Amino acid sequence: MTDKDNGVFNIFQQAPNLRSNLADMLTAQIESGDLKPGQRLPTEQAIMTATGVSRTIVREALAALRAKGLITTRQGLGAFVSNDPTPRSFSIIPNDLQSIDEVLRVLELRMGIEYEAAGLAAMRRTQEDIDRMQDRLDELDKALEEGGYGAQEDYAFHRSILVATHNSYYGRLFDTFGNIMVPRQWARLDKMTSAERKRHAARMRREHHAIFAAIRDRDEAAARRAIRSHLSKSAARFEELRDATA
Amino acid sequence: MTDKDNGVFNIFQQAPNLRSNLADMLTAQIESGDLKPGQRLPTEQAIMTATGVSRTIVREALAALRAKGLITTRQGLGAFVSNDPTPRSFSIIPNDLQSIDEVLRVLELRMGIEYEAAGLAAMRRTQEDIDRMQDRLDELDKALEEGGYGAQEDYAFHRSILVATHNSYYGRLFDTFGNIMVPRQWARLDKMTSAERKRHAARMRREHHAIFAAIRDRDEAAARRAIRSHLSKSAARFEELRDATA
DNA sequence: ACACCAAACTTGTCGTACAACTATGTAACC
DNA sequence: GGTTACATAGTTGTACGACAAGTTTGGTGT
Repeated sequence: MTDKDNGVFNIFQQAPNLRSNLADMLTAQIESGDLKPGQRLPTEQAIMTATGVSRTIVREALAALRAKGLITTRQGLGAFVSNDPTPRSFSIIPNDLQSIDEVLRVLELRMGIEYEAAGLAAMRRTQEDIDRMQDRLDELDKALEEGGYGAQEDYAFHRSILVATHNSYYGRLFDTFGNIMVPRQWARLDKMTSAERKRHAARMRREHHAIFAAIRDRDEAAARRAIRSHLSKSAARFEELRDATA
Repeated sequence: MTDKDNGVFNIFQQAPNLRSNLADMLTAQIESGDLKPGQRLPTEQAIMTATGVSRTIVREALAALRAKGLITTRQGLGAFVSNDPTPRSFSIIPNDLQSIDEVLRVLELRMGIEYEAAGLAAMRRTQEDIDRMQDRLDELDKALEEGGYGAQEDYAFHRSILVATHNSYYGRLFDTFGNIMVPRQWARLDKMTSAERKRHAARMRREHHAIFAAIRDRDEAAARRAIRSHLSKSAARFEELRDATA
């Protein structure tokens, strides 16, 4: 009973079922231009009789299209093909981050996002948000105490700030940085002495706790100051690293 | 009798329905890390009793998450959080923007990005950047003078600020807002009197010029202040619009 | 001609029932 | 004892019927 290796079999595609088939069919009709933007889709009843499936299936298929932004529905009116079915997307290509200069540019972007997010979080945080941030902070402290890099934990803590804005766009955007932004080079712990490590851990702890405390105390200005200070110092440490290796 | 039964054809608002609420709730739980990758979600029955909605709603909400790739479901087994629930790309689904509240959330995101970008632009702008911004500003003024919305020109001016940061991530991110953020609802010019239009145009002109002047003069703090003021006022105008139609 | 309202139609939500699939425990078998 | 086969409970997939809520249309009365 020690196995439980779930998590790897996720490669399997969704088993073919009626809902997926219908959703794919409608998607194809929209993308092929058969159903034009703004045009109204057949009613659920019409789709039922045309395809022979139940209304449950039709509604779940429409829910899928709606989630993908292909259609919009209005009660009493019907379903309509969205006007702009292909929005532009933003992503960070991992290869771009090979150079330290590129990482610094992403840090600049993070500064803009997290600075505002910290302010919003300070205003809107709930007790749940605080609890979550506290948990992440504890995990980060623990990782640092055990001599680890704490990269993953650092990312999780920062993300908990974005969640506390209660504006999902912040979280979604932050995810594009994702695991790319937490490589092992963040700090050359392996090159540090034990004393240096300790100082580094204490510094990180202090900076993170300042952010946490400001948001907890609903101090918007302090939260902004704290996150700006933290990210500025992170960037400065990174520049040192670049200059040292050059 | 209940309220709001006047025959006002509200532009298009996605009436908050049970399905969207539940889907947002589950999405938040996944994105916040409360439900970890590979972890199994509560059963549909459990969600039903926990939230008090019918299984139809639960299933449609799950269908939405599945369409977004956040979960996978297997008959007889359950629903599981996808291994990589963090999408590598960020995009704004037009469907989300049908409610004015959603537009305000995107404005909040823009605030974070443009606030920082204005500061960077003030520090780094070249003469070319200034010339380009001046051109865009002239085009915007001209469009407003002619009584147009100036939506495209407004977008182009803001984008020229992002370009002046000399950090391509800012421009690339801003492009995701693209045509979605400049719909016809930005201001109901058609409902304005001639005098109101003129005041509106003058106000826009003043706010934009303050941003431009600060960046031109390399005044970082002023640039930040100006863009924050401008976007705050835009949001306020939007909220007025929302409250007026309610 | 106008305001008002009833009816038809559409999506939103609810409830029940059964089918298909999976894991687990149990009993029979070697 | 160890293995196989099966019964069973739990979960998702699908179907059907019913009513609520929003929208349009057309008629009805004034």
